[in-house]
Amino acid sequence: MDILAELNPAQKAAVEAINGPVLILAGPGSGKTRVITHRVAYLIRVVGVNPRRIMAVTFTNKAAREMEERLNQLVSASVKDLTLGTFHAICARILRLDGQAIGVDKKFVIYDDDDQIALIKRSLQDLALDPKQFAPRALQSVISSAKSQMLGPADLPGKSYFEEVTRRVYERYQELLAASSALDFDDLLMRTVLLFRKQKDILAKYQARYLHIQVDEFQDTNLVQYELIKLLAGKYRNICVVGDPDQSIYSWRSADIRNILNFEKDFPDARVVLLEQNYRSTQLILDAATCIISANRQRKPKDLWTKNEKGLPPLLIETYSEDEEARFVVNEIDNLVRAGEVRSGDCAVMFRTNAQSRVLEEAFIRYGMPYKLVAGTRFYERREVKDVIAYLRLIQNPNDTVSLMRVINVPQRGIGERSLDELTRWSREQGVSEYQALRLLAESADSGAEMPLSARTVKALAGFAVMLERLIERSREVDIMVLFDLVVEGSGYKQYITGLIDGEERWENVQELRGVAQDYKDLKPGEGLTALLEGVALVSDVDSLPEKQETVTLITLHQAKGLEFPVVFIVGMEEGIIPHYKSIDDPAQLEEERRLCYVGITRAKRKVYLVRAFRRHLMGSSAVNKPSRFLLDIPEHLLARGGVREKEDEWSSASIDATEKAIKSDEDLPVVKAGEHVRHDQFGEGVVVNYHKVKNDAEVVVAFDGVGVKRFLLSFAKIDKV
DNA sequence: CGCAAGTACCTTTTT
DNA sequence: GGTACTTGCG
Repeated sequence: MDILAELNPAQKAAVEAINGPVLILAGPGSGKTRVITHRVAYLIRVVGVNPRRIMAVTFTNKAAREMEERLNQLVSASVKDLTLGTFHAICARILRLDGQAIGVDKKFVIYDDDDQIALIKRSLQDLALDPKQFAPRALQSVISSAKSQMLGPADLPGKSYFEEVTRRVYERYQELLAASSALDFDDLLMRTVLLFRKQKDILAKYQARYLHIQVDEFQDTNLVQYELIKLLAGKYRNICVVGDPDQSIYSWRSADIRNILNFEKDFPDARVVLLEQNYRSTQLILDAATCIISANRQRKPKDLWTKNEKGLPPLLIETYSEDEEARFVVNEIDNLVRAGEVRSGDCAVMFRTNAQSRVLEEAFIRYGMPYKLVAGTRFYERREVKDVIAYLRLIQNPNDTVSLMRVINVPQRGIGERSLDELTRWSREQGVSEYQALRLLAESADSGAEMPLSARTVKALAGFAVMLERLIERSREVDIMVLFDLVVEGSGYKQYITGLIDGEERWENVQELRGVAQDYKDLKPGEGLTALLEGVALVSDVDSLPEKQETVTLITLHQAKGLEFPVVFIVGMEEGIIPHYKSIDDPAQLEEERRLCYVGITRAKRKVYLVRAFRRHLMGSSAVNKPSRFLLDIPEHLLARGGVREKEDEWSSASIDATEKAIKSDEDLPVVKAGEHVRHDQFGEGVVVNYHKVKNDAEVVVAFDGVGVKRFLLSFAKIDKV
C-alpha cells in the first residue's frame, strides 16, 4: 500500500517534510489525524526509522489508541515500540524510570483533582486558614496555573494578603505532596522538565533516542509542555507540531496560544504547512462556521474550502423553554431516524455546561430514546471506585495520606475525626507519616500512651495498620486480580458497599473496575499494580466513548473536539451560556467562547441545528435569555429558521425553510461572502462579518483591523476583495 | 462516634 | 436543583 497515495498535495507535503521543524496548521476536518498517522507510517515504512525513535504526543488516551490502531493497519511492523500517549502519560513513564535523580519516589502515586482539593484543604487546616475565605478550588487553580508556567511558591508574588496566603498554601501543599510521595497532574510535566534541566545526562539519553517528535493539538499545550518538547527535540530538531489556533479552547487550563506563535520564532527555519481543504462538512455549514470564527480579532486568517456539496444551511430553532428545547431535539432526531435520513448514532447533542445535560436526559428517557452521556457521573469519580483505588494506592505507597484518610474509616472502623486529628498531630510530632505512626502504634501498644486516645481507638487504628500491612505483603506475591479481590474482601469493603441502599449498582462499578484491572493481570506482582494505578489516573471520560455509537451522543462542546457527527445539535445558543456569562466581560475569553462555538459547528458533516430557548431555569430561578451573539455573526442567507411551534409535529417545517433557503441563495450568490477579506480605500483591510439583502441592494458589515466594525450598502461602498 | 436532617453553597470547560 | 458540609441528637 502506498502511504502517500490517498493524500492531497498539502497533506503529502506535511507527511514528507520529515527533516527539521514543521508547523502544520490544520483546519477542522482537514484530515489532520490522517496526516499524523500517515506521517509516522511514512517514517517507519518508507524512511526506515526505528519505531523506538519516534515519539507521538496526543491530547487524549483515546486519540493515542486510535492512532495505534490505524498504524497497525498501515505498518505491518510492530508499533509497540513507539512512544505514543498524552504528555502526562509519557512524563509519568519517564519519571517512573528516571525521576529518582531529582528525588521523585519510584512508587509515586498520581493525585487527581479531588485528591488535590483534599490536600489543599489539609494545607489550609495546617495553616489555620478558613476554607470559606480561601476557596480550595480557587487556590487549586492558582497553583495549577503557576505550575503550568514552571513557577514554584517562591516565584509567586506576595504583595497582597491573598497572594501571601496563596504562596503559603502552595508551599504547604507541596510539602504534603512530598510527604505522601504523590505528584499531581501538573507535577508530572513540571518535574520532567526539571529532571531534564538538572540532569543533562538523562536529557541527553532521551534526546539521542527521539529522532522524530510529533505533537498533536498543539494549540492546547501549555508552556511546560512546549518546554518539554523543545528540550526533547534539542538534538535532532525533527519536531512536527500540528494544531489549529481557531480550535484552542483550553486556555483556562493554561493552554497558551502563544506556543503556536512562538514556534516560528523558536524555530525560524520551520516549514509551515496549511491544511485548508475540509473533507467533513457541507459548504453552507463551513461558511456559517467561517463567519463565526472570522469575528475574532486575535487570529490568523485561514481560507477553508471544500469540494463537498452545498447542503443545507444551519437551522436556528427558537423554543420557549429548555424543556421545549429538549423535546424538540428528541422529536427531531426521531423524525430524522423515521425518515431514514440518519441513524440515531449519527446524532450528537452538544452543550456548553454539564448542567444542561439533565433536562436533555429527562427528555430522552421520557421518549424512550436511548442516548449516551459522555460526561455523566464520571466513572473514576464515583465514590466506590475512588475508594477501591485508594486502597490499591495505599498498597503501592502507604505514605499516600490522602488515600489513607479516605479509607481508614470506610467501612466504619470506629475511627472518627477526632482520632484522626490526633493521629495527624502525633505523627507530625514524631516526624513520620501517618502510616508509619500507625505501624508504631500497632507494634507497641505502649507508645499509644503518649496519645490522648482511648484504648478502643488505638485498637481500631492498629487493626487497620495490620490489615494494610498484610495486603502489602501479599501484593508482592500475587497478580493484580488476586490482589484486587483480597483488597475488596479483606478490607470488608465488599460487605460494606453491597449493604448500602444502592449497593448493587455500586458493586457493579467495583466489578467494572476489576474488569479494567484484568488488562494488567499478566504483569508481575507489583508491576501490575503500578500500571493499573497509572492507567486509571490518566484516563478521562472521552476515552471511554465507544467507537461506533448506536445511540445519540450527549456531549459537552469541549469534549466534542476531534469528533465528527453527521447531525449536530448545539443547544443553549444564548447569551450567558454560549458565551458563558463568566466570559462575557473579558475579550480574550469571549474569543475562546467563539472558538468553542466554532468547534461545535465544525463537528457536523451534514446538518447543524442551533437551538435556543427564550426562558431557562438556572439554579431554581428562571431567566429570560437573549440569543447568543454568535448567531448574529451568521448572515441571513446562511441561517434557516424554525420558529416556536405549539404542536411538536410541526417542528419539521424548519427543514423545509432550510431547503428553500439553500435553493434561493443559490440563484443570487452574494458578491462578497461573510468571512472573506476585503479592502476599503479609507479603512484598510478587514473581514466581512455579515452580509444580507436589503431591497435592491445588500448591506455588508465589515470588521476592519484596528478601526472597528462598519456597515455599508454594497452599491455605494468602495470595497474590493483581497 | 455515627447518623439524620438541615443549611449554605454553588454552578465552565478536564489531562 | 443538587450537593457538600454542618449541626444536633442518640
